[in-house]
Amino acid sequence: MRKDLITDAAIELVAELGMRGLTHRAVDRKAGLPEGSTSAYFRTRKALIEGFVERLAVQEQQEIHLDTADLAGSIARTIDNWLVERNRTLARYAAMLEATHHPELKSILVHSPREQATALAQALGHENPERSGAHITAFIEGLLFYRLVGGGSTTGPVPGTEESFQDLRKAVEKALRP
Amino acid sequence: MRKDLITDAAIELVAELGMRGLTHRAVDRKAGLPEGSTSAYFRTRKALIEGFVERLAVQEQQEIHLDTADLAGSIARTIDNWLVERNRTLARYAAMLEATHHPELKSILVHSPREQATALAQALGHENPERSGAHITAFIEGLLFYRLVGGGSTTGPVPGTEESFQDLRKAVEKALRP
DNA sequence: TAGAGTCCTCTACAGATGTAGAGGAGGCGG
DNA sequence: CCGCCTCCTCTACATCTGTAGAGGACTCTA
Repeated sequence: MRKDLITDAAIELVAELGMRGLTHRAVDRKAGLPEGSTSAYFRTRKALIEGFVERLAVQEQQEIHLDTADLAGSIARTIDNWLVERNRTLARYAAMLEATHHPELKSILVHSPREQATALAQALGHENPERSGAHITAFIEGLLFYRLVGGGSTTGPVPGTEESFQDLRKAVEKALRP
Repeated sequence: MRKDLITDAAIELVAELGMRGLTHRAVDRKAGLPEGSTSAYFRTRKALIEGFVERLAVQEQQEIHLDTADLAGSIARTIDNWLVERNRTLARYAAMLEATHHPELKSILVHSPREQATALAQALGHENPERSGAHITAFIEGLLFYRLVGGGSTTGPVPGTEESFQDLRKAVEKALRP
């Protein structure tokens, strides 16, 4: 579908050049479409942003597979996947910052809803499940951010390798401890 | 000094509108200076970005005061301050994303150097200090990010309050556990 | 085969943006 | 007092950007 072609190109662009690189014409070029195509599907820039953010959400949601038998392992696997899908994840961070001045984006972008995190903390035997759920979410998001754009992006293990996975698993285990 | 006036205005702008809002003329307006001023001090946009990022680093570095007698408390206090200084911290995140396609910014932006984190983990009796130091850094950065732009920005306690501080302290204590 | 509707491409245009340089105001050394 | 230098303001211009609409190609229905 032509719309997906466009939103995918938009995601690439945002990852490579930042939000500033997201212009109708740049998307046309990136997608190899004639000039005006993006503008026809998303007349305003705001619409274009919403379009690519929705696409992002769909793509990322599909990649979450939690296994209650090996919770830390499956979370670590998910994080490692997001590190491998570097561009998608970078675009998501750009979108999260954008959501600061564009609140309707927010709802689309949150990975782990609060209730889910609370239930998880409860199942793990945490004292104050609501608060602990938030902390766990923060820790796990932190791992991703640290490895993608923080200090760990230059010094950490290469994403997609066994070493990377094991490192993440250790960290997630710690994050989940009551 | 005129240069600081300009970089401060740039920081505000980036926080409020994102990197896209950072233009020479917009900075002029924000700083209340005549058109062309920003362009005179920072001829290229790249120079302007480097200028405001350097200023950011100076300002933020001054706000870190660690107290070894109450480590978790002093870290929590620092994070809470950064949440209160919302604009500065938002601008820093925008700059970190920018550093992805502009690597010379990276060195200016990292809060806690790796060696420092390793030493900390060692002092706390962690098994693998280098790895644990990285995890601690990631967890703590995660708390900040989560509360500033993640799920915790809407549901968490109000920054600057005692409740916020206590919540962060609890979390930091967990993050520091061996 | 004719007509209607949809999808796509092209062109237009006002305004914003990056960058450059000319020149004035004011201070300072002689 | 004169010339010089620094700091600042203004103007210029090629390019890019957001947004709009005209019209062509293609498809489906009757």
